[in-house]
Amino acid sequence: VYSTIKDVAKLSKTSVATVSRYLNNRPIRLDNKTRIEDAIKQLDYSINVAAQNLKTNRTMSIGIVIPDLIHNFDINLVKGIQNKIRKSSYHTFIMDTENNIQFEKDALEFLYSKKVDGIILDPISNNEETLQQFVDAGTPIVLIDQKLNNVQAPAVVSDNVNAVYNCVEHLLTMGHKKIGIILGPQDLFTAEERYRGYKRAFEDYHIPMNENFVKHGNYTSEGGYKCMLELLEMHERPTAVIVSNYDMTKGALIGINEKEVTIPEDISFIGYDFYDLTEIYKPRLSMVIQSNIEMGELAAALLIKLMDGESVEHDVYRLKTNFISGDSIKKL
Amino acid sequence: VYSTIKDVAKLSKTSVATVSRYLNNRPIRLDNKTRIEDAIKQLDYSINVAAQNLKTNRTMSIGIVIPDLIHNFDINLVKGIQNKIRKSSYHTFIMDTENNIQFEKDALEFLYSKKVDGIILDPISNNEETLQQFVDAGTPIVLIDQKLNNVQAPAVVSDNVNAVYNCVEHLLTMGHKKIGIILGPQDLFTAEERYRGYKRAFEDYHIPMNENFVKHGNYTSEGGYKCMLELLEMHERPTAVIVSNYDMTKGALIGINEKEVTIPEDISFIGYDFYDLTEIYKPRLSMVIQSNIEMGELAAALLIKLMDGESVEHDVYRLKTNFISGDSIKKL
DNA sequence: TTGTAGGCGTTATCAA
DNA sequence: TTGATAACGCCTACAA
Repeated sequence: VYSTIKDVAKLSKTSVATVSRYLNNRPIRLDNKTRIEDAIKQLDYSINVAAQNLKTNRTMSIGIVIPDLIHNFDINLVKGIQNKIRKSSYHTFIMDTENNIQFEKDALEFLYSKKVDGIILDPISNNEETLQQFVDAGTPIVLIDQKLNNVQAPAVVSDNVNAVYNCVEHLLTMGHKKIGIILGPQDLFTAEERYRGYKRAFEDYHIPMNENFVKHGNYTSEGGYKCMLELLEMHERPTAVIVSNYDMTKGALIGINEKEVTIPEDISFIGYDFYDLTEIYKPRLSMVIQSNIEMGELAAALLIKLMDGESVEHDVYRLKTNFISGDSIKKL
Repeated sequence: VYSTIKDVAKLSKTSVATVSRYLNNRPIRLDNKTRIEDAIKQLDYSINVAAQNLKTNRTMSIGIVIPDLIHNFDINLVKGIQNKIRKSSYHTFIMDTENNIQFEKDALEFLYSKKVDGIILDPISNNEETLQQFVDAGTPIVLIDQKLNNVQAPAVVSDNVNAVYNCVEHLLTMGHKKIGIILGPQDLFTAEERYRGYKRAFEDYHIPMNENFVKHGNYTSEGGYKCMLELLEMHERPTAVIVSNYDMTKGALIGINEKEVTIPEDISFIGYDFYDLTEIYKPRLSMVIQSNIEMGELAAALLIKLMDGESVEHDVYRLKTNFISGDSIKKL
């Protein structure tokens, strides 16, 4: 049902080699070119990608491995990547691991079996052995959002440290001293960095920091809810709270509503990544918005460079976050 | 760098045919089998998919074409599809068209060039000619969310009519008679169906319906905002409003907040698809939640059937929606 | 049940 | 610049 180069060659009275050359934009005599173009149109010819892949041993594909597409953050990473990839001749396999470590492993194995030309990975676990396969095969990897120490790959991350530093600084200048923070799992790169920013701000302002105000959720709504309740039930509760991802922002708000605490009268609030709430929540919430689209675009650009055999300048790229100022912070 | 069937055959002292048979789960003598398995492990062999595709003329892939992954609705369709596909031997190409008609066309052309074995499509426009290519090539298509009249493909849709019917019915029994509704573009399948449900409820209850309360947005936040303002600025404004998708729900709320109208005192509110707001908004919003994961699962199941050469029973499958009851409806 | 051999559609080499 | 031809790795008659 499909026509082949051979058919085109026959109809255009040239050879397969010439047609192939035409298809790959190599010089061709003009009269051949026009006849080939006619033949292609007439036969509705399109290249057989499988045969091409087989021959060239390139699939012109990259794998994107992402924790959970339900999050705006993750989707925007993907959108950023697509923005760049769309203009290239690569295409993508989007693998949603649903925060499941086994699915992540499966996804990487799948991509390996597909012989993708490159990988962009937002890891939830440490698939050292699996990733090593790619390294061995010369398939470049770019990490995004999280860093992994034991794999040789550049990383594109948020400037987590300064994002939180700026939040704390802002709250301090608004008169807050008792500032709660709900972080991700203790051993996670992003959570560690955000904690560093938190701590550093207190140090720089010579204000004592209270470790009891630092909570570690697991980046889920339930985690945010639980941590928020813990903070609210403290004998001396914080006057402000920073919540460090989308789901926990949601969970924290559920907790706040349940306890009938009001923002910002009873507690000042800074969320993360939940853009819609800066527009529709009452009061409009202050929010850290990560530059996730730009992160995706950069990661894709780096990967393309690597796949083209070039090298990249840095080991880690940090992108600034945006702070959307709402009405959720009270001046003390 | 990669090893081939030939290598495995050599090492296991069998033949390529036997190894191939083993790989495709056909009967093999036990001692051969174990030696082959050893060899595969030792050589870290994995099949070359390109060669397989070339030979079998099947790619074992399906294309998913979706308007905008930023929407929970769309992502959940994809997740539903993936749930089913993960258990099959197919894999997916996820194409986010970003509500761009040209991107949709590009996506379909891309999938055609990839020779996918099937398509699941949530169309934003009518690519009759492009879709006909798939039909001609014998590639099955399943439509999701929207129906297209001129293409021969089963569709999995929401029970839009009864979803809105039930909303109106609920509002009527709560004493509302002046019920506004913000629908999608007039010519869109979902909008038409929802309008039918709206109208039918008034008819069944013998209550006069006011066409002026029916607004058509374009399924964007701005559209919802604009329509909401129009309703609020009417001389005799509705006492309740139904907003019929995620983005317009968001836009409508922005309008409501801007006009300093309160829910439900000044206006009762039913949204669509924005699940989070049933948990964190004050007051908790009543919301229609479409069974999008199930829709995805069903669409994938149907497509697999079609790809296996079987036929499906119906032309259109309607899935029930869920109604989450919040505190946003006032009893009159 | 096994092995040999031909061919899928493309690219790349080489001689013309 | 062109055309003939040999791979690429897999599958599948066919013969054994």
